[in-house]
Amino acid sequence: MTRISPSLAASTDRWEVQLRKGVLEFIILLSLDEKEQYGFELISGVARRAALDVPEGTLYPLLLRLAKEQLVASRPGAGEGGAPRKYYSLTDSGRALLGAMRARWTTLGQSVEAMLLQGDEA
Amino acid sequence: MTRISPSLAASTDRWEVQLRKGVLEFIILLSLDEKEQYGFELISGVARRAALDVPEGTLYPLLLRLAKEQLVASRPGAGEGGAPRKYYSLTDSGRALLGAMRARWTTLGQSVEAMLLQGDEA
DNA sequence: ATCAATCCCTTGCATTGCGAGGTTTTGCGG
DNA sequence: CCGCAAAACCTCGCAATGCAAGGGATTGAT
Repeated sequence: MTRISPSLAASTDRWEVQLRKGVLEFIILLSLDEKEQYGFELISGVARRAALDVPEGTLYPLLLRLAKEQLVASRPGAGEGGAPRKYYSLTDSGRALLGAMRARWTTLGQSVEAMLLQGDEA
Repeated sequence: MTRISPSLAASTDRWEVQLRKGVLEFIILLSLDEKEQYGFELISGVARRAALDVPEGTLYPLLLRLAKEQLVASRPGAGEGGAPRKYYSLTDSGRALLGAMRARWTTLGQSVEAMLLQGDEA
């Protein structure tokens, strides 16, 4: 294992936090586009599929904001031995926004990819 | 042209701002990895290659922060009819961080890609 | 002398992730 | 009955960062 300096690790962590700010909302909407889900389910699903650890303190405020903007809608459901669940699903606006995000993500991804390849040639 | 609602456009804009927060630092470091550059040069280069409009009020504070963290170093140079330029280049720490970012970006990109494909099947 | 262009910097605001903590409900063991 | 853990949701406050707006210095042209 290459041991990296502590300050470098801190820089990487800080960057990851910032990277999430943009990607998280996208990933949550993508998840909900596949199927209706409740909070805990989203957290475990994203952790498994995107290797992204989303704390509750991040997810719930995000869901509330998305609901306020009417990008997602929630309906109550029964919990399995615990508090009642809230199932979230995309609204039409949410799907429209997701479409715009997909397009933007793709073009940005291609640009970054091009720069990554450029660097490799050096 | 499909006319999209103003609020949807606002949501998209807000999201792009957040997405930049994570990607910008990465893109700037990638640019500097290719060659030493000064501020205006970075702005025009990123606009051309990544279709990303980076305002000066964003770039200069970012460069100063990167310099403070010793991820980049600057040397003065003559300007073409204007204030003297400051050429920025990557330090060893900067290159190390960039390596870590590349790895993280790649895995995250693959996860998102997988989710994008999943959604398309529906 | 005025103007535009080049180039760099600073201030203040808004947004957002997250750690820490709290709440409600159900069920289990003592 | 009581306490406790687990499920599930939420809130508060801090820190990080993009950006619009504005400023300032230098050069050359009108």
